[in-house]
Amino acid sequence: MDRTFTEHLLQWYDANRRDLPWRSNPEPYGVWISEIMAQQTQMERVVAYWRRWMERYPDLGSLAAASEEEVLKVWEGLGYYSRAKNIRKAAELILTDHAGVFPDEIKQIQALPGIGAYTAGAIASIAFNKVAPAVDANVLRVFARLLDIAEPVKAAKVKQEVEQAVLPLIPEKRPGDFNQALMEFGAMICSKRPDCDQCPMSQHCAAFANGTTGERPVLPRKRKAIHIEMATGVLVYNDKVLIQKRKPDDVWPGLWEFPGGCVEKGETPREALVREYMEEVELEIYPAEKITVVSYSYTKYRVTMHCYLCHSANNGQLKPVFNEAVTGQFVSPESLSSYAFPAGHRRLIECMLDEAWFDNLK
DNA sequence: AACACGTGGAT
DNA sequence: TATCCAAGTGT
Repeated sequence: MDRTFTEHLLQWYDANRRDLPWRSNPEPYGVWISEIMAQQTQMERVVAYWRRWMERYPDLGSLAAASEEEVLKVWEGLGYYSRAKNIRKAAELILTDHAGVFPDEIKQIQALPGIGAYTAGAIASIAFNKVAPAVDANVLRVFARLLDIAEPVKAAKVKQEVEQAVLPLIPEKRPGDFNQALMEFGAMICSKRPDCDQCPMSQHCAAFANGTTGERPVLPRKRKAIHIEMATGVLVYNDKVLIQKRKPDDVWPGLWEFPGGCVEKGETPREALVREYMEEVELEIYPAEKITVVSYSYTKYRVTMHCYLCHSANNGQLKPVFNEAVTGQFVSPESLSSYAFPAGHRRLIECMLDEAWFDNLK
């Protein structure tokens, strides 16, 4: 590998780069937001969220002034919600510790919450023109082929090796473009199924020369998915529905949901729901009609969620006690759109919007 | 080092 | 349909 590699790659990039909105003006705040959103997320999905975010929070000040509740709502649907919380925390830290100016030293950048080695290198190179590697999964895959690396690419040792290989290739004039070129090349040409016929870099590629392209990168073996059945209930009372806010240090911390839980062995979903309502909110309910079944997945779980319209078994005032949530409340159907829900519950809400009984609530 | 953390697109 | 996995970080 030598400097001709850099030239070839930048030539390819200049001719093929995607038109991403933050690229027209790579200032630190916008680049930072784009990089956090892009973590474990396909770039095409990021664009709409980024535009909405920048409209809502055009600068650090407006972001630091926002509540966590509000930020989670803007993030709703992107997943990995700690990213949104860390962005807000980091904004506060930049205001207090850096006089409101985004730090340009890589160590200071990486010290901010939610920013690791990759993101720090990406921001430093793209927004501040610093020569710093930004090794993401694309770059690891590309170099596993370029160097024909036979060890698992996720090993810390391989990542260091790749960082060392990348560093001398980064051009002083265009470090940010080079890092983005490497990632974009990995995403578009040197992807999971590489397009070696069209590859402008094959002359530099050891795996191509050795005929091992299909065996690189070496990946860890997969964990198997766990299937679970869940029951969820929409309790209607005085034309309002009960929602609760999930606890921190659990999945979906800070997001809202309808009460419910796992269907245990030997239980029907309806039985599980009655039990869960008693355990979670100390209310005696009965499930009426089945609204829908939502299938979704998160991390290693594949969930089948049975959803019921529920009523109270008692007359008179309902006083839920929130044993498994930070808080909760009865809210009007139309106000559901202002709370952040996990994707599965959001799909349940979408489904209810088509139902007459839901429409008839005041 | 290994696992948790979300979601939806691709195959 | 099932599985992979995408501009990773924190613990």
